[in-house]
Amino acid sequence: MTTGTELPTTYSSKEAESKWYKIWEEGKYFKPKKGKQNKAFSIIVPPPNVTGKLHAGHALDITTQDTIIRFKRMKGFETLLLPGLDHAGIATQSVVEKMIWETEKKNRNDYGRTEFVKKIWSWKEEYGNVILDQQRAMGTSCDWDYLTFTLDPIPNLAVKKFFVDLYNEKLIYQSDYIVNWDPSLQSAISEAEVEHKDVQGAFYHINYQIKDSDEVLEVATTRPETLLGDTAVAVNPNDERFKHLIGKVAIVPLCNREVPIIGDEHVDLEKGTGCLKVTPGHDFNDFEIGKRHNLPIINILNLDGTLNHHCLEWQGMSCKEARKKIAKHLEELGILIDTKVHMHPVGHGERSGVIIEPMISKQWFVNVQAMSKNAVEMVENETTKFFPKEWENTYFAWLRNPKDWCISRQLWWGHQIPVFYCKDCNHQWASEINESQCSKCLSKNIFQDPDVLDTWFSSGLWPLSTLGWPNKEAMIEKKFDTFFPNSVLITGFDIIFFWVARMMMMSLKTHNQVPFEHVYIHAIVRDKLGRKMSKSLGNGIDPFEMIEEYGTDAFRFALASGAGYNRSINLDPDRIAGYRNFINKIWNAFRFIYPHLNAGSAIITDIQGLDHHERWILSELNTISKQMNHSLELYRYDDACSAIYTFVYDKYCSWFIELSKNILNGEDALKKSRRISVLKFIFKKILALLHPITPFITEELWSYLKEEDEGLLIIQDYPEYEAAWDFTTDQDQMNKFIEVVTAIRNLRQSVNIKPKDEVKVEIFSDNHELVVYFRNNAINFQELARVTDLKIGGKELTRPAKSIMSATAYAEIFLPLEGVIDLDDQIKRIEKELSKLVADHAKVESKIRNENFMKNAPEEVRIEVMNKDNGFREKIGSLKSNLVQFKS
RNA sequence: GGGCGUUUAGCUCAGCUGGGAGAGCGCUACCCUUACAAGGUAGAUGUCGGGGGUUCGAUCCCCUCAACGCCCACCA
Repeated sequence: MTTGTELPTTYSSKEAESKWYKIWEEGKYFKPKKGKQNKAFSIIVPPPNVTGKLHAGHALDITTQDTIIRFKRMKGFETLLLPGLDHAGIATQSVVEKMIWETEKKNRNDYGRTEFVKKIWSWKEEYGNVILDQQRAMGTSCDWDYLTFTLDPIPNLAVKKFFVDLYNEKLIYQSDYIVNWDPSLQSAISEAEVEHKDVQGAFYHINYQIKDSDEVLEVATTRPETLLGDTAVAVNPNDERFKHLIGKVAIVPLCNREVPIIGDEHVDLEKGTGCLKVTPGHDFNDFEIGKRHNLPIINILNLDGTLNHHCLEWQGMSCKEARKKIAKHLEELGILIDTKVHMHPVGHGERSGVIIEPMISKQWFVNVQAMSKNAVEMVENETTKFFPKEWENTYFAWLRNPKDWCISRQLWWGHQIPVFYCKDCNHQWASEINESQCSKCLSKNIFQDPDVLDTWFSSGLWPLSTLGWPNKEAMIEKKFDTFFPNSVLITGFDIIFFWVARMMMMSLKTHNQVPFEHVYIHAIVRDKLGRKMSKSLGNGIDPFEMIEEYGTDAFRFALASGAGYNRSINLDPDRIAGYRNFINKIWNAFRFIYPHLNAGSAIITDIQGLDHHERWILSELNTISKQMNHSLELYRYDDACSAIYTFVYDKYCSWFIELSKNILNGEDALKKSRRISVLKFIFKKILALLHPITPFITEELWSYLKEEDEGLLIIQDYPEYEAAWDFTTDQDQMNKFIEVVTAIRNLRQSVNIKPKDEVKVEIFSDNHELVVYFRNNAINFQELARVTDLKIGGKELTRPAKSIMSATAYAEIFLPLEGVIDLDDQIKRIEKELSKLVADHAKVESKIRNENFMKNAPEEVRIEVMNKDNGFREKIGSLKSNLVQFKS
């Protein structure tokens, strides 16, 4: 590499980012390759919706996934990060419907199914890839050849195969059932897609006349309009108040329907009036009661949520409107005897936002009882492990009490249910191929079930279908056996049941294997005030803006530094700016080395020949390598970030670079070239350690530092702990040196000595080794604290008269001053420090005086406390005796 | 109603199996010192939510109270 050009003082991220992504991708660096581990490591990216735009949550997904993948790739695993796209049934269909309505004033029926689905496909081709480019901008090292769309032929085949197999096992069945009906989508939606929100409503107390009697039953309801569908009134069989009425007949107001009064344990004596109107067609509990008592079901709603022909004069009204009018009418009849305001939860469609109507309809269900049991077991026995472990509870909560899964949706965009009906012989069968005749009577007069499957039905098979299942050739081509099960699934806690649980169930069903070994659940990204990011609040952080302003690396580092075992990350752009500064710091550390690029290799040939500081930095590097490895294995990105951050700032830049200046500016060619080697060597290790988190700047700088025969950083070995690089004595001594330098700087500031002014310093210590060590480091005191005249000796020597002083546990530090010293100031400073020390010392002393402590505490703790005690005594002693001198 | 979680410096959060309270940002002072002002050096700030208990010793373990958040269930 040449060193001819000047480098600017700030790093510009943009050019490096587009340059390196292209090089990596075109050089096929993201493709799986066998490494020294001879093991595979795979992650599938949770497929974002085709309608989606990258948001902060995706950015966190990518950062955490790509960091682990890059880490494992460097460690020598055969890595695969597998990208995908989800067709997102409801979301996508709505977007296109809306667009067509806005531009052409047409709805989907104007087009017909085939044409409309074509429309969606072309929309997908045009807009669906935006998010993939955004993922690239984040630096994700996906093998794009694996890109799979949930409606691709193989996932379609997987869906059909799974469906048909379970259909034939009778685990998929069709049933008249009360479902969550979304009137705006005109489709059933699953339990999990319903969001309960508290809504202000009222308890309407209505009198139901009892037939052939003067008695009335006071019923309480929040939905008076549904009385048109009542087919019973229920009381608790143990309720003394109403027991005698069981078996009699009540008359439903308005429609004057005669219905039985039944006894059912479900009725709560305390709630409402203790009398319950039963509407099996429009309430989940009532539906169950109805089954128990064989009640008829009356559906009073149209598919769009308006009241139907059963509803007399209220036919055609919305529920809301009818509720008001019916209440008024009942009031006029004198049988509405009370209305109490009441907050109660009401189900809303997660996507549409409208009130969900429980309604009877024919739907397809999966019986998940056996599958869920299996899925629970595999987490209990830790075949699949959650990080952090607490999320198991959420997973268990769902799977230990599973409800059969409603999988049919009345939409057009999605996998059509592979069930066929014969119009002639009424035969029904499931098939993986597109049938053209009845499998029984051979009639051509057949049709396919018009419904499509829940999106999560195909997502649930994702770990299998993305690797080719069930197509044998595709499975070989995509190396199914190598990459299944996946190593880890990384996602947010909001889809533990939607997705994680379903993948577990489905993979266990088809392969009797878990789909992934680890599940890392990352936090939700919130704004800096801890609020969820939402369109309505307008507080969303747009990853693109962040990348634009601070660079991808800074953004990734900010996300990673917040990702550990926590539940939310409150992302403040100021923090990203802080890490942008960190990135820039690295850039400038490189600028320090830059002029010396040709002056020595980055290879350390002779460890024994290193000097003290070189051994020290190597040892510090070693500590950090160990921490980084450990933290990343456990998905503690936050720990990894703070470890490397501290190392770069506090160790490498503040001390090692500073301590290298005199050598680099000096005359000793041998020392110089060795120091340059070490500077480069450590810097290259820093780049490697950081690469998984901040891939771009590290690859960019690597290109300057790498040897001819070295490849790109993305495929270098990840730094590991090396026993031979541990130099604890050097670390120890260096810490003492840092302590003294800091004390000198502190003294300088206390009397306002300018940074460039030179000073004399005298150090007194009874520790002989330390005296020698400090003597040998005189040049470094000069370099780091501008000490031009350093005297070091034992404590028996007399202290300089006109001076200010400070003390560590091992040494007294004096700064003699020529001019007048403000003694009072110095006395105050020392007294302040002294009082703090005395207070801290008191705590230690009380321990030592405590017999029980000395008796019970483990030896190493006792030794530690004794050492501290000595340290305090020395320091306090030094300060006290000098305070006496100052005062005299 | 059931469950989970949070409460530590002005803000955002670390603190692993109990043994002298930490980081980043912000703040203060002094510095354009030849890698870096997106910087350097030094510094200030905490009854570790309240109360009780276990222990020689509790930010950490147990109990309890309080505030806040999330998830699940529930349209009488």
